[in-house]
Amino acid sequence: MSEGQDPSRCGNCTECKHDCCFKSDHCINPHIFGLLSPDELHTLMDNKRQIHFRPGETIMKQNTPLTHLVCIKNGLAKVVSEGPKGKNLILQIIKSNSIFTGGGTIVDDFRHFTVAAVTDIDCCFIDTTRLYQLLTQNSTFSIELLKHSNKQHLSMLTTLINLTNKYMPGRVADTLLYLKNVVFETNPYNFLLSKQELADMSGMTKESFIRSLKEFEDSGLIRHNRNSVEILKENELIEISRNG
Amino acid sequence: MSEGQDPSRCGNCTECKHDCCFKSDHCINPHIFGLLSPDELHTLMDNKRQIHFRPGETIMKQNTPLTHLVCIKNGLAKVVSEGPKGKNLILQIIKSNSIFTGGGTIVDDFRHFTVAAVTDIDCCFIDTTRLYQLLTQNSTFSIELLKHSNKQHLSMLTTLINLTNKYMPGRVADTLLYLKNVVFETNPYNFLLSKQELADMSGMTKESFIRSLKEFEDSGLIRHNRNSVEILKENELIEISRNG
DNA sequence: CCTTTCTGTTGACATTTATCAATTAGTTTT
DNA sequence: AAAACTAATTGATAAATGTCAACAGAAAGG
Repeated sequence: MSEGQDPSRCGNCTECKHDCCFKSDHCINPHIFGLLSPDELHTLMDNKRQIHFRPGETIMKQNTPLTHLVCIKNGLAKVVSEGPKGKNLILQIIKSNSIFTGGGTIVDDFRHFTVAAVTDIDCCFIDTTRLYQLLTQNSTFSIELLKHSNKQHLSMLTTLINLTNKYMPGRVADTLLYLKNVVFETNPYNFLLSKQELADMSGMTKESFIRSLKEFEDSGLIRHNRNSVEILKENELIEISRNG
Repeated sequence: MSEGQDPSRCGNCTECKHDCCFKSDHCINPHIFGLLSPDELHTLMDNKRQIHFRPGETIMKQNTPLTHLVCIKNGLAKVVSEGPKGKNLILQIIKSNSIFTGGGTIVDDFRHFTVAAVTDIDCCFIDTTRLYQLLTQNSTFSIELLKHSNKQHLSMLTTLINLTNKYMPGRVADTLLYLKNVVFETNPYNFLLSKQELADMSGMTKESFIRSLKEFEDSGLIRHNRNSVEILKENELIEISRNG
């Protein structure tokens, strides 16, 4: 560690390099990177930069070469599949301490998704060639990355399968429950997302999303205003989600 | 190798055990399992059984515990996501020499998909606890499995994204092109699948699929009868797929 | 060879969802 | 505070897709 540096100010990884990565406010996921030896971690984090993004900014762009993967230190980001004619699908919201690879890690080295900041966000970029090198050295680490990768893919697959199988009310219910239980974990919650983004999470137009939301409100299942939702009857929402 | 055994008859893995797995007609994928040492391969294949399935039979069932993964020696299988009310989605057709894990490998040890035989098929089942053990020993092997797993997931994600983004004609075009270029690799091809299954690949009802197919025929893009399709104007089909 | 059964096909119709246009409400700028 | 923008909402309508019912044709079994 740099001489005499105050650990509590250890926010900027470009200054304190790998040492900071064991601190409690580090930008990396301890489940995965904690498996590396200090030397290995050094290799990976040596030239890492911490970068700040403002809401809406693109962190990684679909169809560009995958040279780095991104670790989210704090804040929320959305994983988007950009379709033709602005038809976007939001597949996942990722939170602090997540890693995201953009899809094609070790497969074709292209990013299959766009990641964009939802809130203010700090992330670090990690060089994939250094990562690949470590994968060959440390099998526990590569198993953990396999696990993480599978988990993330399965979550996106589940989302998409629900979008394909269900009618609008079921999809809106899924989105509302996902935001409450997975993303924000409080009940009246501020969805920091626009109605367009909520619609993109639900695979429909914003007009349709708004209409569905209104019906839920009229039936007393939820209460909402411009930027927050309260789920009043979760069980009934779950039922709607089930029925598709 | 067992003494003096004729390698050309080496079809049944329960007899010749791991030795057969390097032969040309083995049931495993050489890209992945070729990375194992003979000893490691022995560990994995020691108690492996080769099992025959008839068309339509379920090879692994969604929501059951994932104790084994399956290797397909020859024949075709379909990967199905079973939804409520018989709303099934076929996410992928898998061919000879493929491995399929059922989705949850190393994540939650449950199968997230059903795999069923399309043709007569021979497969081997490999114990996952033995696999996990090898993953910790051989990092080249685990990287290759990570790659395979990512590739398979990406392929299914792409399928689902297309189903969500496109209208029926685009989805039918995708299915027809997928069968020609990826699965059968010939031009007039026998789709061994029922119209219901083709519809399940395209995320629609069989009636809608048939209507779409008929329109393509009327426009001269394809020719088809009860059990085969010939693609006449591939470029126009690609165009339809692009336009969604 | 006839019956039965399953798959494929067609048509009429209902439902779901998108599109477009108009309006309102909020936010930012000046 | 007014103007100018952006996001949210509403309504009318059209397009896409599913549902249901009827029927045809092939395959399977007696």
